[in-house]
Amino acid sequence: MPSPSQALELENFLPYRLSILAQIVSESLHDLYAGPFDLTVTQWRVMAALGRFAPLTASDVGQRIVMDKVAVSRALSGLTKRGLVERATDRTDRRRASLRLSARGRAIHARIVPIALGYEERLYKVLTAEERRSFDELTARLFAHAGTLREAG
Amino acid sequence: MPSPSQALELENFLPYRLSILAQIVSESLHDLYAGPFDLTVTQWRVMAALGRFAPLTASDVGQRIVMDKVAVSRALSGLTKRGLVERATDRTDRRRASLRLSARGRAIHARIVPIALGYEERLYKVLTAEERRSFDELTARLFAHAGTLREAG
DNA sequence: GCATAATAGTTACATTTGAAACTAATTCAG
DNA sequence: CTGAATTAGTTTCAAATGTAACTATTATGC
Repeated sequence: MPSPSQALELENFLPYRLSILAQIVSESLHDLYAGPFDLTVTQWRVMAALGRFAPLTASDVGQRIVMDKVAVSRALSGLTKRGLVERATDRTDRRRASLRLSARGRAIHARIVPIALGYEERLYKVLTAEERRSFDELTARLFAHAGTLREAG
Repeated sequence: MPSPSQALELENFLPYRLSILAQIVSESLHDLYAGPFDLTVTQWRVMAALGRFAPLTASDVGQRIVMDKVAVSRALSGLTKRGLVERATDRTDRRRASLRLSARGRAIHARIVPIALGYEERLYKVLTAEERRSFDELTARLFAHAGTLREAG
């Protein structure tokens, strides 16, 4: 006889749980910096990438934060208008622009970093150090594997 | 002396990693059922909730899949137009409507469930059974804790 | 060199999404 | 009862997002 079709328990289904968890975490963090600094999630990620790896081109930023070039362009437009990011056209290839945080951008970045790390720390408090290491490693493997599955089709 | 401000390593920052992982997993799964069945992620989640717990009201669905009532209303509008969901107004409270999958809705649901479970299974292949249990438990705890932090403000 | 293709980034348009206002029905306070 | 408040769900309007087309510049094939 045919095997009974297994039930889909949405509440225990990995893609669903990951999605909900990521959403609540991302929104909680956004609540902490949106009020004082008026940044979108994308804008903050661009700043975080520049804060860590500048100078970068817009394409570099997109690769770092896994975001398409239109979204990056729009985030940068807002950030440069506010004077948080400086752009300098590359002399040898005038299509490219080299991006970095301005002094004001660095100041805001420096104030958000401890807020972000503090939130992460509070979140992680529910795990032991051992569990935390384990969770980090498992998410890294799932991430790499999900990418592989995707490429394979 | 003041403690040196710690660097934010975006690539190891939990909220960021969760967000990217959830996104790639959700999109990969959507790729599998969007082509054959032309459903949005929200529509599929509504169907999954009804497939498992019907009959439900629209509010019930929203609570189950953690989605606001406007999004649920729009997803249901599409699903009822396509005849995948049936709605029956509650006799004792005519504001409410009792929702369930139609025969066609159940047929599609029955075809997507194994696809979804199969994807989850392939994804989980990169973890041992032990690691998988561990990951499930850690995400459950993080989820509960993130909710608590959020309420606390 | 010159035409063609490719790349960096922006703009335009159409679709999706979210917040707030709205309709309809029910509950509650007095 | 009657009017105010609450609840279920939809509609409306503005903002965010994605896709495709576009500009400007550089690389490539012949």
